[in-house]
Amino acid sequence: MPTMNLPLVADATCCARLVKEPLDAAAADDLAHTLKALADPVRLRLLSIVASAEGAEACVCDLLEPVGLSQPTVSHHLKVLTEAGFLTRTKRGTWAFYALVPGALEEVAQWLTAP
Amino acid sequence: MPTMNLPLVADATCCARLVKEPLDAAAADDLAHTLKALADPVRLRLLSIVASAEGAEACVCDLLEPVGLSQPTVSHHLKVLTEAGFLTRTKRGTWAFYALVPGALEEVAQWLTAP
DNA sequence: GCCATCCATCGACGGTTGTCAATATCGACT
DNA sequence: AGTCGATATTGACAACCGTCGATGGATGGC
Repeated sequence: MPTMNLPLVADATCCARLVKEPLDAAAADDLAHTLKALADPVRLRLLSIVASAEGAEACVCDLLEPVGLSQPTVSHHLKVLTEAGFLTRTKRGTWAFYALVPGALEEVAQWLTAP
Repeated sequence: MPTMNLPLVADATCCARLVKEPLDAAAADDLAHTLKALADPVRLRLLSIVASAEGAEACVCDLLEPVGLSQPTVSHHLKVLTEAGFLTRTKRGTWAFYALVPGALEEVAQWLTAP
């Protein structure tokens, strides 16, 4: 499964941003795909809960009660966030621990605003 | 029509961000709604084209050819961006000019990353 | 080996979304 | 008044998305 595949922020012309020049179709597709992963209230809360948890990681069982949804649904959202490059998954015993990918949110933010 | 209604970034505890503390459901809904307006390749390109146009504004007729979609579709996307607080609409003659709302993208970016 | 627990996947269902053609509205010009 | 050109709105349709129940796999303990 591919992780986030945004055109790198720091290529030839440093800090290519949304407002500096017109996005070509391919870049727009990539960025939209990444933003779509964020544009859901449940996923935002999951990201937020994981980020502010002990050790900046959490297992699925810890996330079920806070969001109040079924286990398959939570698993689905975690998969979307992972495939978009915002979370990593590591299995320890029967538990799956999800953690924030450092810099992933910052990279998206740099597309929206000046450095 | 309500414009963007994000909980203010600079309220009591300055810079409440996604990774600092768990989002409550209401804040997650607001932020998701705003991000959803951005999470579309056509809308990203429209935003980008408007931002980098002469005078940072553009009329609908200037946007049809670059994105290659029908006029109703482009009007629809512009409406979504306007209602989300990213664009303003001013009518001059028979033309409707859209322009970036200063600071709107920055406000979203601040939710994703440290100041 | 057997069961219990944690998690992922599958299939299905309703709701949302992006798109277009057709139509309506509004302003300018004759 | 009448027409033309630029936008907005409506209605419809296919595609996508969020959710759940049911099922399947893997791990650890008995």
